[in-house]
Amino acid sequence: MYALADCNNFFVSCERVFNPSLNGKPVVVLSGNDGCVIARSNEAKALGIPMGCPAFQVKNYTNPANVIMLSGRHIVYRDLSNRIMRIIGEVALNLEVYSVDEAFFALPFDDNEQNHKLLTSLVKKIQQYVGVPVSIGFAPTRTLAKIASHVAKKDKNNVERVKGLTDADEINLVLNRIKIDDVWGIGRKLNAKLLSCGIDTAGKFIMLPKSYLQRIGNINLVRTQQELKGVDCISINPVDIAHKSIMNSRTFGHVINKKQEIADAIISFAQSCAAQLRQEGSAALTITVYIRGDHFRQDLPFYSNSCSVRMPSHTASAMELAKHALIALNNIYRDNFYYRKAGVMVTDIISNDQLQLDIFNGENDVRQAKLMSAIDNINNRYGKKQIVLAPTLSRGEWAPLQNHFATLSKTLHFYTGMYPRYICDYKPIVQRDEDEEKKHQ
DNA sequence: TCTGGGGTCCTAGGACCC
DNA sequence: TCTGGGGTCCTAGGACCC
Repeated sequence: MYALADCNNFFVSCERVFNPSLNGKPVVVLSGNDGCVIARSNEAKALGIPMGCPAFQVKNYTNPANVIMLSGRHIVYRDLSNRIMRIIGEVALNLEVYSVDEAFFALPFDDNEQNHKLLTSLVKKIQQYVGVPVSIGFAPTRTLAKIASHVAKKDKNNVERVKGLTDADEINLVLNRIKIDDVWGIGRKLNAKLLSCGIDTAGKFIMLPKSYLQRIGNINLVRTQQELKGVDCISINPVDIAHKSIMNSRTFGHVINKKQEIADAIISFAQSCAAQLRQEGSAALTITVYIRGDHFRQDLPFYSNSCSVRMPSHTASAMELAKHALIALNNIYRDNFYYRKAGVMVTDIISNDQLQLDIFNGENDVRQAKLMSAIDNINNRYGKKQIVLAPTLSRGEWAPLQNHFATLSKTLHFYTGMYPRYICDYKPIVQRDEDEEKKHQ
């Protein structure tokens, strides 16, 4: 039996932990650059504001003063997520953290009533200790557990926010009510294909012959159907498995046509990729840089390109990555265009214990590694970004807009104080504290 | 005026091998 | 008129997820 715990309106719920006055109000959290809506409170959903709605269109749904828009603070959300996952981990047999706000796990009892009881207390505990509402579904497969949690979340009469789908008749009943695009694994394109054939519910979908599924989709679609029929065949990679690619990219606050500005952004992205590689104890061989114009600006010529560079050896050095990123940028940068977004991706990643020194360049690799390790030590001890590559020293022209930060540092004390001691050995929440920042400067 | 960021997996087709 | 058979590896693009 699999369970899926899913946080309700996660980013908004996190903001409410720090600011209870947001409760009961329509609240949305915005993407980077304050671009579009990536989380909505129930009140915001009720206004009809869709997921992904551009921030400037929110006013089309209501009087703008009625909706509270917040810039996302993902470090804070990640910290709350860690606390929640840890609480789940106390009862879960095999915790699979699937995303920042979701986790699958196996249940300990053969008896479903016992499992139901356990999950009900888990929901309460997370609410009490972290303050984020969670819904939990459980069923024989992960795909069905997803549906069960969906049902738990939508059913306003279900105050426990736990739903088990364990009985075959009930599963069929529910599948006939579930819209096909609410099924995990059915996205926009497959939804359109299925709808055009009159397949609008999960119940109709499970009747389709395998040959048809293989024609319109791939093996994953066949697996999704199997899972809905109760056959367990989709697995999740453990979170601690090494990344195959690491990406860092941003939409700029405005269009940019100076090469140096773009280069500064690229160096910053490469530096972040390098830091993440080192944190994971790995190194990359290939670096890809992409730049693109603003596809919403009809008045400007559009240009978009990318370039991959294979480096002489695997590296996690910020300087090496930045150097090769700039080579890639030089290959694709064109004058007379305006750019709105850029990014750096590293691939061909291996862990340090598989690392082989480049036979021609080994000495340099060793020196780079030592230097980076020293920088990491200093930054860990004295605070992030104490030592950075010079071009990233100041906030670049390219930096995204973030005009909707909540200023809530005063609530921090209250927040940490409400934890039982055993949760409190977490590092303190990272908060934007403007007074502190000024002191630092 | 204003439209995000970060991942994974699968498949088809081309290049290349014998 | 007619032009083998079988394999691997790589890459780009497309689908999906949050």
